[in-house]
Amino acid sequence: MSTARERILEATGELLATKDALAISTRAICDRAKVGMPEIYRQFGDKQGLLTAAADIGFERFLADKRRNPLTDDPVADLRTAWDSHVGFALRNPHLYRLMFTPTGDAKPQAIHEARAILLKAVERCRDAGRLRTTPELAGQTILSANVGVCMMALSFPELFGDPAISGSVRDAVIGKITGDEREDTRIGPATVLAQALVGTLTGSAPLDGAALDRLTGALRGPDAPPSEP
Amino acid sequence: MSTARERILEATGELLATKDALAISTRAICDRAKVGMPEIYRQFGDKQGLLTAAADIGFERFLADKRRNPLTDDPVADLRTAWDSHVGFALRNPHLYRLMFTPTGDAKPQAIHEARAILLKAVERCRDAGRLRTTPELAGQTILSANVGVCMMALSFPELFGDPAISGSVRDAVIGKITGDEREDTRIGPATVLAQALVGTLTGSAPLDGAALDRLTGALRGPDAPPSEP
DNA sequence: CTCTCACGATAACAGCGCTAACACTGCGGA
DNA sequence: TCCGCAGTGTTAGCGCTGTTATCGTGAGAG
Repeated sequence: MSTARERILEATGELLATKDALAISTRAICDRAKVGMPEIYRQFGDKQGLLTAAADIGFERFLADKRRNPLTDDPVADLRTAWDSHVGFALRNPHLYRLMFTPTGDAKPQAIHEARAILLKAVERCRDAGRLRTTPELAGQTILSANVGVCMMALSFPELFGDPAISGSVRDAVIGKITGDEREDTRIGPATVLAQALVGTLTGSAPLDGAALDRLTGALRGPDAPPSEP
Repeated sequence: MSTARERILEATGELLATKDALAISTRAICDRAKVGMPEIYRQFGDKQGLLTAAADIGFERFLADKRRNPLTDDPVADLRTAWDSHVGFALRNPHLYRLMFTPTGDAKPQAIHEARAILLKAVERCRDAGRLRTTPELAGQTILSANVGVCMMALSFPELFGDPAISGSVRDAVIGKITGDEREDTRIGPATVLAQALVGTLTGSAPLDGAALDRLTGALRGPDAPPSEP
């Protein structure tokens, strides 16, 4: 038989799968956990404390999800899959996610520091690969803020903001800007690639090469310039 | 003497300035509004209904704030000032903002459609100026999602995410990506401007001009290439 | 005048978070 | 063996909450 604390947390997690945190009564938790009412307060002091503890083990699952993603040799691509895994977790556990990232009152889950640290490590891998344009701290905060925003809007207004394309759009904008790694954009196509190469040359990440420049101007003067938009 | 409904909404707004929506009791509202308890239910049916109505008049103030910003001849710059005004409102009215953008239950404020419409108009001005790289709908959803994310993180974790630089970082990333209008980046400087001009030419928003191309290549071959980063 | 209807006051209900008081268990030390 | 003790279950209760029923008022419409 498991301990009382574990049963309470388990019951809370199960109820969070279907109901909002505030719609869960302590009595319902105790019924499901086969525990007397005072047990909650002996273990967690407070309903708030119980919810914070539940948010913390939610973070653990969240980070376990992220750790399952194998690291490739492209740290920027890893950043993008981490983003998608974040969104997936939020959509799979809406109430738990809200509890984790929009806590009520002043008791914040402790584990967000750990989440921030993991994201920081992923960003530092980009920096070590020479693919970061700001400080890792600012990059991590930027990515996480935008990521949470996409999830919260998708959860709060699914009919208006549930479109997965929004996530991709914000993701590529933020990660692209921070790493300087613009994604292929079908509306612009080869032009973006050329511009990227140009920027790379100018910033010194690639040496200024006269032959390359000739090829560039040749391509510019060449055919099939995309038509202007109406 | 004002009507009962107005007094209730006013009292709710005043209490929202200091306390969270869930920490406000109907009795406290009625006391402050000099109204009997049943009046709330006669007017709004529910506490949820009252909060939704309060969120709606919050949206009205929010949009009035935005309308105060005069339109310049640079629609992209207008987009950025709208972003900053959004963040300012959130920081000035934290509890009201949470009520507006993370509603509990399934009663969503109606006025978010209006907010979306206004943002859509601002984005369409960019499109009409030839400065939009996606559909206005996706652009608006992208900007609003990221904007809300920055605010929610700043409100929920001020010590970790309260830095105003985060807002600027996300803002420039998202708006820059969507409008193709990269901001001056001190790490890259003139190179970005040149690359922008190049992209503009290629996408047809500016005619392909041989003389301009010559000037470009001249500038590229010219002096003061920024040093490579360590 | 009477009828109606919006508003005010009072009291009650069930449910909530939370606490006090007490009984029971198992376990190590004297 | 007995004791103390820490962890756990049981019951009852407090004050507060959202919500509703009931009744009374007073002003305007017919």
